[in-house]
Amino acid sequence: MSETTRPMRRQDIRRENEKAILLAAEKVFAEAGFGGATMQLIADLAGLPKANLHYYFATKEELYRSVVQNIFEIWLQAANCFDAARGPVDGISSYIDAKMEISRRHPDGSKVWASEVMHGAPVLQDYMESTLREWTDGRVEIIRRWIEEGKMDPVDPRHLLYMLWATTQHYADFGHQIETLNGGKSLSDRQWREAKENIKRVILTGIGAQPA
Amino acid sequence: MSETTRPMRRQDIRRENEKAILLAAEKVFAEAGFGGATMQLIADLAGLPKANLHYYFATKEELYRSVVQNIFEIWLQAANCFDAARGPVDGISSYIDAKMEISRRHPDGSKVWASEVMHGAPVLQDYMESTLREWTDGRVEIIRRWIEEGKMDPVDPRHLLYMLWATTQHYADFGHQIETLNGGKSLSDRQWREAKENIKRVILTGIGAQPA
DNA sequence: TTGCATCCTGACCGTATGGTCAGCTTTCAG
DNA sequence: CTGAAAGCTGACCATACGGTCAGGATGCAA
Repeated sequence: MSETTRPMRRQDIRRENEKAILLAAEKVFAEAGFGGATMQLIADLAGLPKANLHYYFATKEELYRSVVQNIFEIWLQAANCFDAARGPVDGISSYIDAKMEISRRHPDGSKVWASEVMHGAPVLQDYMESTLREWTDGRVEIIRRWIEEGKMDPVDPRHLLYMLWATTQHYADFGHQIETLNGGKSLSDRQWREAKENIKRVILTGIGAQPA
Repeated sequence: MSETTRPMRRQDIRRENEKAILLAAEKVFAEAGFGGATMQLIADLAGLPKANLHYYFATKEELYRSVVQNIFEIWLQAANCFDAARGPVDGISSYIDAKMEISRRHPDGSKVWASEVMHGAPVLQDYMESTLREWTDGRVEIIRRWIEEGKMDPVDPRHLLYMLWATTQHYADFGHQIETLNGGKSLSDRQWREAKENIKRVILTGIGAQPA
């Protein structure tokens, strides 16, 4: 009848179903937490029978793990902005932009990540002790060098990083609160831009790294 | 046999049991989320039989509601620092101190609060639309006045508030991450002090409100 | 066309959980 | 001292959930 809807090669089927499941799972885990999420809800949202979920992901834990690892990948990618930069203004500006973009485009993933960490990182502990720690140590070293070169004030690099994570992540994790205080409406393009500009201005000024 | 352990008036019993249950519940809700928490776990931690929990709190939802309202009270109290202040240096400094103290002393409560907001504030929506909104509007007005009086740079008051909430709350909600990056050890007194000082310095400098 | 691997799913199962209740013990006002 | 109210709890129940499985449908290589 139609090639437009039904060609579906094996590979495509698998890829598309996994994608649909992961997307639905991300949303449900974000909204209900791991304990509150049910395979049935995820299945319904993905438009598949529950048993089909277990065909692709053996257990709820495995599905959850996949979701968490996905967002962790995205999170780490944003980190690269830091390396290319010549100084704190470049580096921190682009990092804030990248993290704010994540908060805006992947609020559910951000919430799952936050939830995972809040509950003691049962799944990601290994990553935190290896990948995340290495990444952090590297960035601390970069910031330290910027300070030595007089490109910014002597601020504790770790607390500065926490501040960057906190402020940017906040717009995803506490998005509901922000929306409520915004009259029940989600932030407009303009408001997102203002948010980014404000954060950048306060932090860059705060560490004495204003553009020359 | 002993008066030392058994006088226990009715009133005392009720007060102490409710307190023990609320404390246990706060911890379990923080660690497992609402969905992952079980009445049995809370009962065990409180050292009471499960049925006794239902004597004091009819349902899991009711118990959860009490926990959330408790932390919301504490949260609002910290807000008063703002009013007494004569300028941004005073006001924001003491607010950061107060919120950091909450993050340190009530990390479980902070996590429950964060979780509640992340999941769309099913319990606290009303409070957020009334109490929280009024409080926020009031503080926005104060900040605006400070700007008019030239006591700080013209920063968007709302985004400044979000920044304060985010940075301070982060030390509770993401405490596990911070500990992991701190070599698996919780922050020392000195490190907490440094955290506070860093946040204050960066933000106050960032908004152009350094002490004269 | 055939055979096989992949994909799919309704029906089912064991368990854990929130909640109930009948009946016990303890406190305390009168 | 007494009776009633408050406090307590082991045993129980209905439900919902994660997970299983036998067997059917579908794509595809040969």
